[in-house]
Amino acid sequence: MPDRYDPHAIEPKWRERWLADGVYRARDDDERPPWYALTMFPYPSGDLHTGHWYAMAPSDAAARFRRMQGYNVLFPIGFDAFGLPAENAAIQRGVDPREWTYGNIERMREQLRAMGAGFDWEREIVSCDPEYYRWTQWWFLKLYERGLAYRAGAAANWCPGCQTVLANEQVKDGLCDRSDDPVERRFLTQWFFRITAYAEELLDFGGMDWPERIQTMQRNWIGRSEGANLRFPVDVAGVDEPLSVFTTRPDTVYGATFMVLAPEHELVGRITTEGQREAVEAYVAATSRVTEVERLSTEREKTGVFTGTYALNPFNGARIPIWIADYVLVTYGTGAIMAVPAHDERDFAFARDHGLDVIPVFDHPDIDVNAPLEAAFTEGGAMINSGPFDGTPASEAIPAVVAHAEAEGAGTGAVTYRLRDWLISRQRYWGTPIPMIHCEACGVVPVPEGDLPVLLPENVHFEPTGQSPLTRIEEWVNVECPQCGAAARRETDTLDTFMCSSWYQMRYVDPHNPERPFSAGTMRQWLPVDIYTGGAEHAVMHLLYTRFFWKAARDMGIVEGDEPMKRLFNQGIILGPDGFRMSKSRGNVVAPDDQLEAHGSDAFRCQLMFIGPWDQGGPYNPSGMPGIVRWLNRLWSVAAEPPPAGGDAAASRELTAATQRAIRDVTEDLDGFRFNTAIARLMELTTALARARESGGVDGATWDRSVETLILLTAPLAPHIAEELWERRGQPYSVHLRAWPEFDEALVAEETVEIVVQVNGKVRDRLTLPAGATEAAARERALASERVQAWTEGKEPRRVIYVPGKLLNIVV
RNA sequence: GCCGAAGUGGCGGAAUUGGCAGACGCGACGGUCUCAAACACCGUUGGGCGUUAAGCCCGUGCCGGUUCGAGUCCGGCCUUCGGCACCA
Repeated sequence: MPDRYDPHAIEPKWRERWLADGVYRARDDDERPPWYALTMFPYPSGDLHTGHWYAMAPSDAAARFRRMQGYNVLFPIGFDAFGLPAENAAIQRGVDPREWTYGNIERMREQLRAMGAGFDWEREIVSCDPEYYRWTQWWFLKLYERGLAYRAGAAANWCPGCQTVLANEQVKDGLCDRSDDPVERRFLTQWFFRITAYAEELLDFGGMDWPERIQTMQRNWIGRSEGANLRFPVDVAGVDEPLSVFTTRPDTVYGATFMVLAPEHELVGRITTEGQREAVEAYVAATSRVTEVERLSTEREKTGVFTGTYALNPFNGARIPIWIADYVLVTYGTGAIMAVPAHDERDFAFARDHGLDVIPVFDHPDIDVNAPLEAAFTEGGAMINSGPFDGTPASEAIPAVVAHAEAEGAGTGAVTYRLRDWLISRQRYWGTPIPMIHCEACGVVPVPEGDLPVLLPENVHFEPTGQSPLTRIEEWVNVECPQCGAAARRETDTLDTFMCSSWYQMRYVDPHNPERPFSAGTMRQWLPVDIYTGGAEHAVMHLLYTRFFWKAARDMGIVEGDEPMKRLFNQGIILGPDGFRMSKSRGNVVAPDDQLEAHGSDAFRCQLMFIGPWDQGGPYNPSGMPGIVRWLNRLWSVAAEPPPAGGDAAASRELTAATQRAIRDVTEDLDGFRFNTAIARLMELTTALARARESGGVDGATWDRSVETLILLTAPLAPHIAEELWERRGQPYSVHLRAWPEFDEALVAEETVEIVVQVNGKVRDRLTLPAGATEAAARERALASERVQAWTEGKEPRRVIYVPGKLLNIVV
């Protein structure tokens, strides 16, 4: 059999056979423990790029590893197929989004198969299939029933480029996450999911093995703040309800010298005096023209206008002016603040610019609080200028003031979150239709479950007008009200595509179920996901939404457990050889198809895994490929050639020990997604085998065991060559269904150990001692060493440190 | 500005709890095979000193500290990358 290693001669053959034999089919009726390994399903952009390989090849290796460890592995694949690029292609090139998407899927499916990953293709899902999105609609109805989906008017993020509203999570630095257009604020009536109902629970990552980084990002995004809501009566006729503000520093309430409302605050119109009306209206109008980017800049001067009205401090009755300013955001807290310039940097800047009072209400060891302050300070000693609270130490101040506020009816302790409800309406075509009907008599009426799916109509004009293209399809829009039968109209907005991906992991467990999204039995068997792999860019979008979905589903009794994914691992971002993101315009694109053609799938995936830690990403330089190709060639020749004659017992023991060490290390590395070091260990074992053969051989049984172990350990990483070599050695098909080798500690035990001898911390000699040598024995040998004596110069050791089996340090 | 991660040969990167720095690979150099090239295989490869050799010194971003011993721990800086950023 010693023909040359030729990936093209073996890889397609095995891929076809695996597919035909259903080697990677996950069975519901299997007694082995289940293992659900999930890699984020791709968007069908049209071509599989290196980033896809970088995400999926290691995920595949990890899934194969678990399968060999005896798990019943579910490793599914599908396509996240709704979204703007399809629609943009329709607008720009006149192609049908459906055709564009399905064409891309077909191509990418072929490319994914050519990768040789062990996906269970029988469970493939496509989120734009009516079979799938009818269940997305079903979820919407369930959330609606539960009060978690609602329609409301709000200041929404509007992307002028995409001509649709966006969720807060899809706005980065005031720019649209997709098109980079500056986002505008528009008051619109939209559909929301009440994710804020789960804000507190979403902060808890207990029992989850998720990267610290993602946990921090989600916690920051949710942004929990503890404080109080305080009520300030407004001194103006016709406004009876007090002005409510949220503050994290209720203990500074005596220092409140002015109030600030967001310009969009609903009270603004009602409290503005005639004399100030013109200025206030001009300011409100000006604010609406400022982009979010500008408005959020902390560099910007703090502008604002006095409303002419005063509020009364509920603690001391002080009359304090009410201003409006755009540094206060209508979307956070109550949209209004009490400003305490002495102890808040922003309020201080505003007071300085507009000549407002500054009253310190805490003393400070380094600051003269009787002189005009030069800056706000937040850490104080004890309360001052605060009536009955004077002298209260800072540590007791907040509870004392809150207790008083609650007793007097001036406010209550409160927690506020930065997280906003998830805006899910989109004014675009290529998405899941929202299954709702608007009836003049009955209001908003859900489409009955039996009428799902609400099919997305075909043959539509796509030019974005700021309204969903669906509004123009009269025959689709006009329906009978399911409740009263009167003429009614369908909801024409579509769902945010993040809704498709919020529950797809649940559909994979029962992808063809026509009755329900999945059966309770398959849910219990497979869910939650054991290991989820994918990019970190989804930290506060998909990864937050899917947790919310799961918790809502749990509360509806649909799933069990608190979290959808037990363990999460984020791979890094793969860059071009020049260290920049791969892009056609830069000309630094490494095309997987080219690599595949040049070196085969095994080599390309191993090379991607070998370049460094998986979570680090970094530049991909194909110049390292020869190393992988050489290794695969050496692996081939080691496995292909017959065992050498002869057999030195010591050499056999050594090879066995090397093999066992490889089992131990590769197992640990794969468990921790350290593919780079796993491959290094496999290269070492390959070299050890080649050495053993050259230097006179080992006994046949040892040789065979080592070679076969090497093939088994290689199988998850380079599945094709492993299968080929396995077969050529006459072993039963398939190597991917064999048991993972077990590590046997006893076989690595060495009879002797090498001890490093240091004098004053510097290595001066090495000794070979019997394993388990005592300190006394080691010390005796070390002191007898000429090289050691040369450094101790006859002095008596002051101290000797012995690390058994490793090191002896003599201090003189 | 705040939070987090990282900084190791010419390059990608290794290094349990502090215990032989540079595993594995690329590249480079030398060699085997070959008419030659490709392929393949073998050897050397952190820097400096040492004619050879034995050996010695320096070396993990910078400065200092703890320790018998520091890439690893502590304090203070510098740089890079990621995230957040008027959130009251």
